[in-house]
Amino acid sequence: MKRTRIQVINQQKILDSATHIFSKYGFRGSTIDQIAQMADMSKPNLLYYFKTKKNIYQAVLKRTLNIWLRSLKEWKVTGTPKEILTHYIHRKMEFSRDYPAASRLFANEVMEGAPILNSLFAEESRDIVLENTSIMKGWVKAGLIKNLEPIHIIFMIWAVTQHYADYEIQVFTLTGKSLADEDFFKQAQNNITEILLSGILK
Amino acid sequence: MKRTRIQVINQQKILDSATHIFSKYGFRGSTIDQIAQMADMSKPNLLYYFKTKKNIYQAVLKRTLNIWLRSLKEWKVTGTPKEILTHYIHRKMEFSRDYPAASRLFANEVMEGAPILNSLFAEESRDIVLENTSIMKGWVKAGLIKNLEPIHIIFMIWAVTQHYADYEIQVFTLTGKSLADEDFFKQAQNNITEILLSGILK
DNA sequence: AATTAATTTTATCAAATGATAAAAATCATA
DNA sequence: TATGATTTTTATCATTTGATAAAATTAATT
Repeated sequence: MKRTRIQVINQQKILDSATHIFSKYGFRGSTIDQIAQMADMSKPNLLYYFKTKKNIYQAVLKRTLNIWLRSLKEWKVTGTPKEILTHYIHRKMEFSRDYPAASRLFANEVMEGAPILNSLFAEESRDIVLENTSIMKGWVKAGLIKNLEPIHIIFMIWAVTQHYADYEIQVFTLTGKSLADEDFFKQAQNNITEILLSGILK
Repeated sequence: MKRTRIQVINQQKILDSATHIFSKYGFRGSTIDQIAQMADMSKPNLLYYFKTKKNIYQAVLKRTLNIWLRSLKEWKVTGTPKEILTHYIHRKMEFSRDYPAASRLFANEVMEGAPILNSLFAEESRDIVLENTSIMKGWVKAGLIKNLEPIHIIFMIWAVTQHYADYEIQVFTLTGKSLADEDFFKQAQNNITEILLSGILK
Protein backbone atom coordinates (compact mmCIF):
# COMPACT_ATOMS: atom_id res chain seq x y z
CA MET A 1 0.00 0.00 0.00
CA LYS A 2 1.08 3.56 -0.64
CA ARG A 3 2.93 5.36 2.14
CA THR A 4 1.53 8.62 3.44
CA ARG A 5 3.51 11.83 3.62
CA ILE A 6 3.98 11.47 7.38
CA GLN A 7 5.04 7.85 7.03
CA VAL A 8 7.74 8.78 4.56
CA ILE A 9 9.07 11.49 6.85
CA ASN A 10 8.95 9.48 10.05
CA GLN A 11 10.30 6.23 8.69
CA GLN A 12 13.20 8.18 7.27
CA LYS A 13 13.78 9.91 10.57
CA ILE A 14 13.66 6.62 12.46
CA LEU A 15 16.09 4.86 10.14
CA ASP A 16 18.54 7.75 10.30
CA SER A 17 18.47 7.80 14.09
CA ALA A 18 18.60 4.02 14.30
CA THR A 19 21.68 3.96 12.08
CA HIS A 20 23.50 6.20 14.50
CA ILE A 21 22.43 4.39 17.66
CA PHE A 22 22.95 0.87 16.31
CA SER A 23 26.31 1.83 14.80
CA LYS A 24 27.46 2.92 18.23
CA TYR A 25 26.02 0.26 20.52
CA GLY A 26 25.19 -2.68 18.24
CA PHE A 27 21.83 -4.40 18.17
CA ARG A 28 21.77 -5.66 21.75
CA GLY A 29 23.27 -2.52 23.24
CA SER A 30 20.83 -0.12 21.63
CA THR A 31 17.42 0.69 23.05
CA ILE A 32 14.25 1.72 21.29
CA ASP A 33 14.08 4.65 23.68
CA GLN A 34 17.45 5.95 22.54
CA ILE A 35 16.37 5.77 18.92
CA ALA A 36 12.99 7.33 19.66
CA GLN A 37 14.59 10.16 21.59
CA MET A 38 17.03 10.87 18.78
CA ALA A 39 14.16 10.83 16.30
CA ASP A 40 12.24 13.17 18.59
CA MET A 41 9.41 10.73 19.00
CA SER A 42 7.77 8.70 21.76
CA LYS A 43 8.57 5.02 22.00
CA PRO A 44 5.05 3.77 21.22
CA ASN A 45 4.92 6.19 18.32
CA LEU A 46 8.08 4.74 16.91
CA LEU A 47 6.70 1.24 17.37
CA TYR A 48 3.70 2.32 15.33
CA TYR A 49 6.04 2.47 12.34
CA PHE A 50 8.20 -0.55 13.11
CA LYS A 51 6.58 -3.28 15.16
CA THR A 52 9.76 -4.54 16.86
CA LYS A 53 13.33 -3.51 17.58
CA LYS A 54 14.48 -6.28 15.28
CA ASN A 55 12.36 -4.89 12.46
CA ILE A 56 14.04 -1.51 12.78
CA TYR A 57 17.43 -3.15 12.82
CA GLN A 58 16.72 -5.24 9.76
CA ALA A 59 15.45 -2.23 7.85
CA VAL A 60 18.55 -0.26 8.79
CA LEU A 61 20.88 -3.12 7.89
CA LYS A 62 19.22 -3.62 4.55
CA ARG A 63 19.56 0.04 3.68
CA THR A 64 23.18 0.05 4.82
CA LEU A 65 24.04 -3.10 2.90
CA ASN A 66 22.70 -1.48 -0.23
CA ILE A 67 24.94 1.56 0.22
CA TRP A 68 27.88 -0.71 0.96
CA LEU A 69 27.20 -2.92 -2.05
CA ARG A 70 26.90 0.15 -4.22
CA SER A 71 30.46 1.13 -3.29
CA LEU A 72 31.50 -2.46 -3.92
CA LYS A 73 29.97 -2.36 -7.37
CA GLU A 74 31.90 0.80 -8.18
CA TRP A 75 34.56 -1.52 -9.55
CA LYS A 76 35.12 -0.20 -13.06
CA VAL A 77 35.10 -2.81 -15.77
CA THR A 78 37.36 -1.14 -18.27
CA GLY A 79 40.75 0.48 -17.86
CA THR A 80 44.21 -0.39 -16.64
CA PRO A 81 44.72 -2.06 -13.25
CA LYS A 82 46.03 1.26 -11.98
CA GLU A 83 42.90 3.09 -13.10
CA ILE A 84 40.50 0.46 -11.81
CA LEU A 85 42.19 0.12 -8.42
CA THR A 86 42.54 3.87 -7.95
CA HIS A 87 38.88 4.36 -8.80
CA TYR A 88 37.82 1.63 -6.39
CA ILE A 89 39.97 2.88 -3.51
CA HIS A 90 38.65 6.39 -3.99
CA ARG A 91 35.02 5.24 -3.99
CA LYS A 92 35.63 3.27 -0.80
CA MET A 93 37.26 6.29 0.84
CA GLU A 94 34.30 8.42 -0.11
CA PHE A 95 32.00 5.83 1.42
CA SER A 96 33.95 6.03 4.69
CA ARG A 97 33.79 9.81 4.59
CA ASP A 98 30.12 10.09 3.64
CA TYR A 99 28.70 7.18 5.65
CA PRO A 100 30.98 6.54 8.63
CA ALA A 101 28.04 5.42 10.77
CA ALA A 102 26.99 2.93 8.10
CA SER A 103 30.48 1.50 8.11
CA ARG A 104 30.43 1.08 11.88
CA LEU A 105 26.94 -0.41 11.84
CA PHE A 106 28.29 -3.00 9.52
CA ALA A 107 31.36 -3.60 11.67
CA ASN A 108 29.20 -4.05 14.75
CA GLU A 109 26.98 -6.55 13.03
CA VAL A 110 29.95 -8.55 11.79
CA MET A 111 31.49 -8.58 15.26
CA GLU A 112 28.23 -9.77 16.83
CA GLY A 113 28.51 -12.76 14.53
CA ALA A 114 26.55 -11.27 11.64
CA PRO A 115 23.36 -13.13 12.63
CA ILE A 116 21.17 -11.05 10.34
CA LEU A 117 23.60 -9.94 7.70
CA ASN A 118 25.41 -13.16 7.02
CA SER A 119 23.00 -14.87 4.67
CA LEU A 120 22.19 -11.64 2.86
CA PHE A 121 25.81 -10.65 2.64
CA ALA A 122 27.05 -14.02 1.51
CA GLU A 123 24.53 -14.12 -1.33
CA GLU A 124 24.84 -10.55 -2.48
CA SER A 125 28.55 -9.97 -2.16
CA ARG A 126 30.15 -13.29 -2.99
CA ASP A 127 29.51 -12.99 -6.70
CA ILE A 128 30.89 -9.47 -6.95
CA VAL A 129 33.95 -10.36 -4.90
CA LEU A 130 34.51 -13.46 -6.99
CA GLU A 131 34.22 -11.44 -10.15
CA ASN A 132 36.77 -8.89 -8.91
CA THR A 133 39.24 -11.49 -7.72
CA SER A 134 39.07 -13.35 -11.01
CA ILE A 135 39.75 -10.13 -12.88
CA MET A 136 42.80 -9.64 -10.71
CA LYS A 137 43.90 -13.21 -11.28
CA GLY A 138 43.88 -12.31 -14.96
CA TRP A 139 46.14 -9.36 -14.22
CA VAL A 140 48.54 -11.62 -12.36
CA LYS A 141 48.69 -14.03 -15.29
CA ALA A 142 49.14 -11.17 -17.74
CA GLY A 143 52.04 -9.91 -15.61
CA LEU A 144 50.28 -6.60 -14.98
CA ILE A 145 50.44 -6.86 -11.20
CA LYS A 146 52.56 -8.75 -8.70
CA ASN A 147 51.96 -12.38 -7.92
CA LEU A 148 49.54 -11.80 -5.05
CA GLU A 149 46.44 -13.54 -3.80
CA PRO A 150 43.62 -11.19 -4.96
CA ILE A 151 41.33 -11.75 -1.99
CA HIS A 152 43.96 -10.24 0.31
CA ILE A 153 44.16 -7.20 -1.94
CA ILE A 154 40.40 -6.79 -1.51
CA PHE A 155 40.66 -7.24 2.25
CA MET A 156 43.46 -4.70 2.43
CA ILE A 157 41.48 -2.10 0.55
CA TRP A 158 38.42 -2.68 2.71
CA ALA A 159 40.47 -2.68 5.91
CA VAL A 160 42.35 0.50 5.21
CA THR A 161 39.47 2.54 3.88
CA GLN A 162 36.99 1.42 6.55
CA HIS A 163 39.51 1.99 9.31
CA TYR A 164 39.07 5.75 9.04
CA ALA A 165 35.34 5.32 9.70
CA ASP A 166 35.36 2.46 12.20
CA TYR A 167 38.22 3.86 14.27
CA GLU A 168 37.27 7.47 13.68
CA ILE A 169 37.65 8.31 17.37
CA GLN A 170 41.08 6.75 17.63
CA VAL A 171 42.16 8.55 14.48
CA PHE A 172 40.86 11.74 16.02
CA THR A 173 42.63 11.12 19.32
CA LEU A 174 45.94 10.77 17.52
CA THR A 175 45.59 13.37 14.77
CA GLY A 176 42.83 15.74 15.82
CA LYS A 177 41.31 15.17 12.38
CA SER A 178 38.65 13.09 10.67
CA LEU A 179 37.75 12.43 7.04
CA ALA A 180 35.25 15.29 7.31
CA ASP A 181 38.31 17.53 7.11
CA GLU A 182 38.96 17.92 3.42
CA ASP A 183 42.73 18.25 3.65
CA PHE A 184 43.01 15.27 5.94
CA PHE A 185 40.80 13.25 3.60
CA LYS A 186 43.03 14.05 0.65
CA GLN A 187 46.17 13.30 2.63
CA ALA A 188 44.84 9.95 3.79
CA GLN A 189 43.57 9.04 0.35
CA ASN A 190 46.84 9.99 -1.33
CA ASN A 191 48.98 8.05 1.12
CA ILE A 192 46.78 4.97 0.97
CA THR A 193 46.48 5.00 -2.79
CA GLU A 194 50.22 5.54 -3.22
CA ILE A 195 51.15 2.68 -0.93
CA LEU A 196 48.59 0.24 -2.24
CA LEU A 197 49.22 0.94 -5.92
CA SER A 198 52.99 0.76 -5.78
CA GLY A 199 52.62 -2.29 -3.56
CA ILE A 200 50.33 -4.09 -5.97
CA LEU A 201 51.37 -2.97 -9.46
CA LYS A 202 54.43 -4.39 -11.09
CA MET B 1 45.89 -7.76 50.25
CA LYS B 2 47.01 -11.10 48.93
CA ARG B 3 44.65 -12.97 46.63
CA THR B 4 43.58 -16.47 47.61
CA ARG B 5 43.95 -19.47 45.37
CA ILE B 6 40.25 -19.42 44.50
CA GLN B 7 40.31 -15.71 43.79
CA VAL B 8 43.12 -16.13 41.32
CA ILE B 9 41.28 -18.91 39.50
CA ASN B 10 37.89 -17.23 39.42
CA GLN B 11 39.02 -13.74 38.53
CA GLN B 12 40.93 -15.24 35.65
CA LYS B 13 37.88 -17.24 34.55
CA ILE B 14 35.67 -14.15 34.76
CA LEU B 15 38.03 -11.93 32.78
CA ASP B 16 38.42 -14.57 30.07
CA SER B 17 34.66 -14.98 29.71
CA ALA B 18 34.08 -11.24 29.90
CA THR B 19 36.58 -10.65 27.11
CA HIS B 20 34.60 -12.91 24.82
CA ILE B 21 31.18 -11.54 25.69
CA PHE B 22 32.20 -7.86 25.66
CA SER B 23 34.14 -8.33 22.41
CA LYS B 24 30.97 -9.62 20.79
CA TYR B 25 28.29 -7.35 22.21
CA GLY B 26 30.14 -4.32 23.54
CA PHE B 27 29.69 -2.94 27.04
CA ARG B 28 26.01 -2.05 26.81
CA GLY B 29 25.01 -5.14 24.88
CA SER B 30 26.63 -7.62 27.24
CA THR B 31 24.97 -8.90 30.40
CA ILE B 32 26.50 -10.09 33.63
CA ASP B 33 24.41 -13.21 33.26
CA GLN B 34 26.03 -14.08 29.94
CA ILE B 35 29.47 -13.66 31.42
CA ALA B 36 28.56 -15.61 34.55
CA GLN B 37 27.11 -18.43 32.48
CA MET B 38 30.22 -18.62 30.33
CA ALA B 39 32.36 -18.63 33.44
CA ASP B 40 30.14 -21.37 34.88
CA MET B 41 29.21 -19.28 37.86
CA SER B 42 26.12 -17.70 39.37
CA LYS B 43 25.57 -14.00 38.86
CA PRO B 44 25.84 -13.04 42.56
CA ASN B 45 28.94 -15.17 42.81
CA LEU B 46 30.51 -13.29 39.95
CA LEU B 47 29.55 -10.00 41.60
CA TYR B 48 31.38 -11.18 44.70
CA TYR B 49 34.59 -10.80 42.69
CA PHE B 50 33.73 -7.68 40.73
CA LYS B 51 31.24 -5.32 42.37
CA THR B 52 29.76 -3.91 39.16
CA LYS B 53 29.53 -4.61 35.44
CA LYS B 54 31.62 -1.56 34.82
CA ASN B 55 34.33 -2.89 37.11
CA ILE B 56 34.54 -6.10 35.09
CA TYR B 57 34.67 -4.12 31.88
CA GLN B 58 37.42 -1.83 33.13
CA ALA B 59 39.48 -4.77 34.32
CA VAL B 60 39.08 -6.48 30.96
CA LEU B 61 39.90 -3.32 29.03
CA LYS B 62 42.98 -2.68 31.10
CA ARG B 63 44.27 -6.19 30.50
CA THR B 64 43.51 -5.91 26.80
CA LEU B 65 45.15 -2.53 26.47
CA ASN B 66 48.29 -3.97 28.00
CA ILE B 67 48.40 -6.76 25.41
CA TRP B 68 47.74 -4.27 22.65
CA LEU B 69 50.40 -1.87 23.89
CA ARG B 70 52.85 -4.74 24.14
CA SER B 71 52.41 -5.40 20.42
CA LEU B 72 52.72 -1.68 19.80
CA LYS B 73 56.00 -1.61 21.69
CA GLU B 74 57.34 -4.43 19.58
CA TRP B 75 58.68 -1.73 17.31
CA LYS B 76 62.36 -2.64 17.04
CA VAL B 77 64.75 0.23 17.62
CA THR B 78 67.63 -0.96 15.51
CA GLY B 79 67.74 -2.23 11.95
CA THR B 80 66.82 -1.11 8.47
CA PRO B 81 63.33 0.28 7.76
CA LYS B 82 62.58 -2.98 6.00
CA GLU B 83 63.56 -5.02 9.05
CA ILE B 84 61.75 -2.81 11.53
CA LEU B 85 58.53 -2.62 9.51
CA THR B 86 58.52 -6.34 8.74
CA HIS B 87 59.03 -7.14 12.39
CA TYR B 88 56.26 -4.79 13.44
CA ILE B 89 53.76 -6.07 10.88
CA HIS B 90 54.48 -9.64 11.89
CA ARG B 91 53.97 -8.92 15.59
CA LYS B 92 50.67 -7.21 14.82
CA MET B 93 49.54 -10.17 12.72
CA GLU B 94 50.41 -12.52 15.56
CA PHE B 95 48.38 -10.34 17.90
CA SER B 96 45.37 -10.67 15.59
CA ARG B 97 45.87 -14.41 15.39
CA ASP B 98 46.45 -14.98 19.10
CA TYR B 99 44.01 -12.46 20.56
CA PRO B 100 41.22 -11.88 18.04
CA ALA B 101 38.68 -11.29 20.80
CA ALA B 102 40.95 -8.69 22.38
CA SER B 103 41.14 -6.89 19.07
CA ARG B 104 37.36 -6.85 18.73
CA LEU B 105 36.88 -5.74 22.33
CA PHE B 106 39.04 -2.80 21.49
CA ALA B 107 37.16 -2.09 18.27
CA ASN B 108 33.85 -2.18 20.11
CA GLU B 109 35.07 0.22 22.74
CA VAL B 110 36.37 2.64 20.13
CA MET B 111 33.08 2.50 18.23
CA GLU B 112 31.07 3.17 21.40
CA GLY B 113 33.06 6.39 21.64
CA ALA B 114 35.88 4.98 23.77
CA PRO B 115 34.38 6.38 26.99
CA ILE B 116 36.65 4.32 29.22
CA LEU B 117 39.63 3.73 27.01
CA ASN B 118 40.14 7.19 25.61
CA SER B 119 42.01 8.81 28.45
CA LEU B 120 44.07 5.70 29.13
CA PHE B 121 44.76 5.15 25.47
CA ALA B 122 45.65 8.72 24.70
CA GLU B 123 48.18 8.84 27.51
CA GLU B 124 49.74 5.46 27.00
CA SER B 125 49.88 5.26 23.24
CA ARG B 126 50.49 8.79 22.08
CA ASP B 127 54.13 8.77 23.12
CA ILE B 128 54.88 5.48 21.42
CA VAL B 129 53.08 6.49 18.26
CA LEU B 130 54.86 9.82 18.24
CA GLU B 131 58.18 8.09 18.68
CA ASN B 132 57.49 5.75 15.78
CA THR B 133 56.28 8.46 13.46
CA SER B 134 59.33 10.60 14.20
CA ILE B 135 61.60 7.67 13.41
CA MET B 136 59.80 7.32 10.10
CA LYS B 137 60.11 11.03 9.44
CA GLY B 138 63.84 10.48 9.78
CA TRP B 139 63.64 7.75 7.18
CA VAL B 140 61.82 10.06 4.80
CA LYS B 141 64.48 12.75 5.23
CA ALA B 142 67.26 10.20 4.77
CA GLY B 143 65.59 9.07 1.55
CA LEU B 144 65.13 5.54 2.89
CA ILE B 145 61.38 5.44 2.34
CA LYS B 146 58.93 7.30 0.13
CA ASN B 147 57.69 10.76 1.00
CA LEU B 148 54.66 9.65 3.01
CA GLU B 149 52.91 10.91 6.11
CA PRO B 150 54.03 8.39 8.78
CA ILE B 151 50.80 8.40 10.78
CA HIS B 152 48.96 6.96 7.78
CA ILE B 153 51.53 4.21 7.54
CA ILE B 154 50.79 3.35 11.16
CA PHE B 155 47.03 3.45 10.53
CA MET B 156 47.42 1.22 7.48
CA ILE B 157 49.35 -1.39 9.40
CA TRP B 158 46.84 -1.36 12.24
CA ALA B 159 43.88 -1.44 9.86
CA VAL B 160 45.12 -4.32 7.75
CA THR B 161 46.35 -6.52 10.56
CA GLN B 162 43.35 -5.94 12.81
CA HIS B 163 40.93 -6.51 9.95
CA TYR B 164 41.56 -10.25 10.06
CA ALA B 165 40.48 -10.30 13.71
CA ASP B 166 37.70 -7.69 13.69
CA TYR B 167 36.09 -8.97 10.50
CA GLU B 168 36.98 -12.59 11.15
CA ILE B 169 33.46 -13.74 10.27
CA GLN B 170 33.38 -11.85 7.00
CA VAL B 171 36.80 -13.20 6.12
CA PHE B 172 35.51 -16.67 6.93
CA THR B 173 32.36 -16.16 4.86
CA LEU B 174 34.43 -15.28 1.82
CA THR B 175 37.40 -17.64 2.21
CA GLY B 176 36.33 -20.38 4.60
CA LYS B 177 39.51 -19.64 6.54
CA SER B 178 40.70 -17.71 9.57
CA LEU B 179 44.13 -16.80 10.94
CA ALA B 180 43.92 -19.93 13.11
CA ASP B 181 44.67 -21.79 9.88
CA GLU B 182 48.43 -21.75 9.61
CA ASP B 183 48.63 -21.68 5.83
CA PHE B 184 46.07 -18.93 5.59
CA PHE B 185 47.92 -16.94 8.23
CA LYS B 186 51.17 -17.20 6.28
CA GLN B 187 49.44 -16.31 3.03
CA ALA B 188 47.79 -13.25 4.54
CA GLN B 189 50.97 -12.15 6.27
CA ASN B 190 53.08 -12.58 3.14
CA ASN B 191 50.66 -10.67 0.94
CA ILE B 192 50.25 -7.84 3.42
CA THR B 193 53.94 -7.53 4.15
CA GLU B 194 54.80 -7.62 0.45
CA ILE B 195 52.33 -4.91 -0.47
CA LEU B 196 53.10 -2.64 2.47
CA LEU B 197 56.87 -2.90 2.19
CA SER B 198 57.10 -2.34 -1.53
CA GLY B 199 54.54 0.42 -1.12
CA ILE B 200 56.49 2.19 1.58
CA LEU B 201 60.16 1.54 0.85
CA LYS B 202 61.94 3.44 -1.87
C1' DA C 1 38.56 -31.36 65.20
C1' DA C 2 37.21 -26.75 66.09
C1' DT C 3 37.10 -22.18 64.70
C1' DT C 4 37.46 -18.49 61.69
C1' DA C 5 37.54 -16.72 57.05
C1' DA C 6 36.20 -17.13 52.39
C1' DT C 7 32.95 -18.54 49.01
C1' DT C 8 28.54 -19.84 47.06
C1' DT C 9 23.63 -20.06 46.93
C1' DT C 10 18.93 -18.50 47.54
C1' DA C 11 15.76 -15.00 47.63
C1' DT C 12 14.66 -10.62 46.38
C1' DC C 13 14.64 -5.61 44.47
C1' DA C 14 14.25 -1.58 41.75
C1' DA C 15 15.05 0.19 37.35
C1' DA C 16 15.23 -0.39 32.48
C1' DT C 17 13.32 -2.16 28.45
C1' DG C 18 10.49 -4.20 24.66
C1' DA C 19 5.91 -4.27 23.71
C1' DT C 20 0.57 -3.62 23.74
C1' DA C 21 -4.12 -1.51 24.29
C1' DA C 22 -7.06 2.07 24.17
C1' DA C 23 -8.11 6.86 24.24
C1' DA C 24 -7.10 11.38 22.27
C1' DA C 25 -5.59 14.25 18.72
C1' DT C 26 -4.55 15.31 14.07
C1' DC C 27 -4.84 14.85 9.14
C1' DA C 28 -6.92 14.04 4.53
C1' DT C 29 -10.57 14.17 1.57
C1' DA C 30 -15.34 14.05 -0.03
C1' DT D 1 -16.85 21.38 7.45
C1' DA D 2 -18.02 16.74 8.43
C1' DT D 3 -16.39 12.07 8.30
C1' DG D 4 -13.31 8.44 8.28
C1' DA D 5 -8.46 7.28 8.42
C1' DT D 6 -4.12 8.06 10.32
C1' DT D 7 -1.11 9.40 13.90
C1' DT D 8 0.15 10.42 18.66
C1' DT D 9 -0.26 10.09 23.56
C1' DT D 10 -1.19 7.98 27.96
C1' DA D 11 -1.25 4.17 30.77
C1' DT D 12 0.24 -0.21 31.60
C1' DC D 13 2.65 -5.04 31.33
C1' DA D 14 5.80 -8.73 31.62
C1' DT D 15 10.74 -9.61 31.16
C1' DT D 16 15.24 -8.70 31.66
C1' DT D 17 18.94 -7.00 34.08
C1' DG D 18 22.22 -4.92 37.47
C1' DA D 19 22.65 -5.24 42.16
C1' DT D 20 22.07 -6.45 47.36
C1' DA D 21 21.24 -9.05 51.77
C1' DA D 22 21.39 -12.90 54.34
C1' DA D 23 21.74 -17.72 54.90
C1' DA D 24 24.27 -21.89 53.78
C1' DT D 25 28.34 -24.05 52.46
C1' DT D 26 33.15 -24.80 51.81
C1' DA D 27 38.04 -23.89 52.66
C1' DA D 28 41.90 -22.62 55.55
C1' DT D 29 44.20 -22.30 59.87
C1' DT D 30 45.10 -23.08 64.63
